[in-house]
Formats: sequence, C-alpha cells, structure tokens
Amino acid sequence: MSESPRRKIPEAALGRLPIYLRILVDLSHDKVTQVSSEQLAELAAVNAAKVRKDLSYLGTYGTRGVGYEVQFLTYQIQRELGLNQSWPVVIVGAGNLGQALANFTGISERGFHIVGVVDKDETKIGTVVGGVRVKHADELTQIVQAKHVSIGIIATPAQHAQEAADALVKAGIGSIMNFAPTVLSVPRDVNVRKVDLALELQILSYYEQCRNNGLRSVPTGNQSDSVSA
Amino acid sequence: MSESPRRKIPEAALGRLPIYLRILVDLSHDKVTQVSSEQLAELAAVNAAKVRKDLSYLGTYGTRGVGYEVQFLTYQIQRELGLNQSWPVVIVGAGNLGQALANFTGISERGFHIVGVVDKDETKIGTVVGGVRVKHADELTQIVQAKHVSIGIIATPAQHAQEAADALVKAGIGSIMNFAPTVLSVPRDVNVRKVDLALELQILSYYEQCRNNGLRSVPTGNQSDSVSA
DNA sequence: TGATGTGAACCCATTCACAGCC
DNA sequence: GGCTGTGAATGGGTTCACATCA
Repeated sequence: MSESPRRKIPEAALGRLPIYLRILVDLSHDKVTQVSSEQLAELAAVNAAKVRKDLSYLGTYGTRGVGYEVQFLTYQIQRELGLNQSWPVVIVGAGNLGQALANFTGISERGFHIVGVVDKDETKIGTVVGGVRVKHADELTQIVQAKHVSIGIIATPAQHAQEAADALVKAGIGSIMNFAPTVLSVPRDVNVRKVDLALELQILSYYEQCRNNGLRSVPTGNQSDSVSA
Repeated sequence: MSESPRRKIPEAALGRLPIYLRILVDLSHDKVTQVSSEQLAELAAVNAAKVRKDLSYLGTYGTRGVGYEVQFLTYQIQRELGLNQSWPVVIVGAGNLGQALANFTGISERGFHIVGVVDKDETKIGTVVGGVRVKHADELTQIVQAKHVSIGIIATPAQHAQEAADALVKAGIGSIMNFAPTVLSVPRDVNVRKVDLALELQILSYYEQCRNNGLRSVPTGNQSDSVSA
C-alpha cells in the first residue's frame, strides 16, 4: 500500500503519460507550479476525467480543491516510466532513417542515449553518426552486452528487418522499436512497438478521400497517434 | 447497396488495413493467389476473427470455404484507403528528420510523393533533398495551392511545430502528420496524426523497468503500434 | 467552495461461436 | 468439409456524475 503498489497501468493510459510529462516539463519552464486536471486536459487535447483517471493509476498525487503540483507530478511520472535512469539504445541500420534517429536530439534529451549504430554495408562502417562510430552488424551482441542495452531500434529496409530482429533477440535485447513496415516475429517476452510512417499516411489518405467524397464529418478522431492507439 | 455503401470504417480496423495491404502485396510477389483469414492473421500477428471482421467492413470480398483472392482484395483495400491515386505531400522542416523523410523510399513507393520541402533556415534553402529543392516557408501556400496538396508533414523542432501547423492550415491543408512532440491546436475539420518517437521509447522504457522489477508477465500487448491504439 | 478520485454507465473493440454458403 | 461473415458475448477504455476532502 505504501510506496510500491507495483502496478500495471492500462495500455491506453500508459500511452498518454509521456504527453502529460512533456506538458508538465513545459509548464515548469514557464514557472507554473500548480495545474488542474482541467488545464492539463486542455493542453493535452483530452477530457479532464481521463486525465484524472490516468493520473490516479500512479497514485494519489493531487490535492482536492487545488490540483497537482507540477514538479512533484513530473517526478512521479518519470519514475513510473523508468525515466529517472537514462536507457542505452542501439540502432540497427545506418541509412537515412537510422542517421536521422541517431542525430535526433529529441531522443537524447528525453531519457535515452545512443550507444551504438550498426550496419552491414561496408561503406557505412566507420562513419560517424550522432557522435557514434558505425560498427559492423556482427558486433551487435558484443555492444549490447558490453553496454547493457535492452532497447533496440530497427531502421533497416523492410527486407532485412526480421534478420535485424533475430540478431537483437539473440543479443539479449528486451524491447524493439521497429521502423520497418514489417510484422516481426519475436519471442513472446520481447516487446515490440511498430512505427510505420507510410501506414500513418495511408490513414490520412483515407480521411482525405472521405472528405473529398463530400462525406463531411469524417470519423476524425482528431489528434490520434501512431500508436498505436 | 451496390458499389457505394459510403462507409465509415472503425478507427481500429482502419489502422490495420495498411498492414493487411502490405502483407497482400508481399504475397502477390510470392505468386500466392489465395489466402485465408487464418493465414492473414498469422502473418499480421492478430486473431483470425479480427481479420474477417476488419475485411467485412470493406464489403463481401471473400469466398466461403475458400478464402480471399489476393489481387482482388489488394485492389479493394487500396481503393478504400484512397491509394489508387498518388497523394502530393509537403514537408515543413528540412532538418535531419525532414531530410530522412524526403529520402524515404517507403513513402514514395506507397502512394505518396513529396512535392515540396520548406524551411525557414536560409542555409537550407536551395539545397536538394529527396529530389526536391528546399524552398522558403513563405512559399508554402503557393506550393500547396499550385500542387493541390492536402497532406502536410511537420518535421520541425517542437518550438516551431504550432507555427508550422498554422501555416499549413492557412494554406488550406486538410491533414497533418506531426513528428514534433507537441499537441497541435488546429480547427476541428483538420485531421492530425502524431508520431512521437520519444513517446514510443518511453513506453518501452516502462516495459523494461517492469521486467527488471521482476514483474514478469509485463502488460506486453505484443506488437503494438504507434497509433497506435 | 472547488477540484480530485472513483463507482457506474456507456461505448467501442475484440473474441467467440455458429449459421450460411462454396 | 471448410472458410467466410456476423450476431451475441465479453472486455477494455471513456465519460459521467458525485462523494470526498483540502
């Protein structure tokens, strides 16, 4: 009951915590110290009851009649998400996407750091992307184990994605973020999240088509989200 | 009743259609002509009943006792998603991510083509990315209207994302794909889909933390999705 | 008084199980 | 016999509405 209800947050709520977190960090920059569920809801473009229920999964961190203390809530969400540590990440594939990810400051700013980039293409090996020297894919296991990496990113072309996944699993990784438009086959205890850029575009394409067909009031679901939800 | 039930596909099913589509295209490459819901389900890592229900929203395109004809089903899904036309897309932001997206063949291969990339940074203007010359952000409206663009991609840093969104809306765009980790404020009739790379990583971080805490049987939700859901 | 935290109602999505058709 | 298509059952997520408490 104290401190560690060792919880299981519903998937849908979990997906919104990072959104609240970012808003809270922004508020903190603006020297805001208190926030109500109403305000948070406004900023996150969701319903206030949803905000309260989502936050209630973390514990009872609000004050009735007042709201939530920004700093404190920020800390609690970070802790819950495991962001009070910085996670080492490897990227498989040093093509356009892999390079962009390695250089993407948004990743290193928010609790992650790239400790390795591998590729099979000899011309890429040895080049430096995102401050890391690209190594040969054969060295993947060695990197993962030396740096205690548990999260891997697949940024290869579709036809090599499964191979990359197999290598990551063999190296002992626990979670995979897959940018290839492929359904990966992995052991059940490995977490996979897929981000499919074209998939998202195709959904927009459907909406646009509906709009053009004069079918106003498209099933908008305004401000969806990959992810998954 | 014939030809045009002018439908509204449930959001969740809609999100899976591009997955089925890609599998069907792959099957077609392998000269497979028929497929059962069972097989499709296996390849998409979902339940067979779900496949059948999803496909039933499109119409009655299967044959009882046999399965689905790959070519025909492919065509129907493409038509439903509006992928029998190629959609022009503009990218706002020519940084790492914008460049990677412009160069990303997966996009142009699957029903979209980049007709413009804009940025505010003078040093980027005039450079060529993904075969397109980067123009000044001021020219956005002109590009959108000249090329009849209805889908825009925001690949700017977070602090410029809202500004980019406003510009896209003013230019008359109908759908936005937002890569900045920001909740955009847009008119209700504009569709927004957000892809937040760090958000997805933060969810994996939670799973990994659960795993480390000995809390086995993590709420895996194996093979989730940005979107998604 | 005012905002949280939460049972209860509602709604959408998933799954089951089988009728219907090839 | 085999597989689709779909009502009905289940389950999860969202929203409502209010008891609760600073």
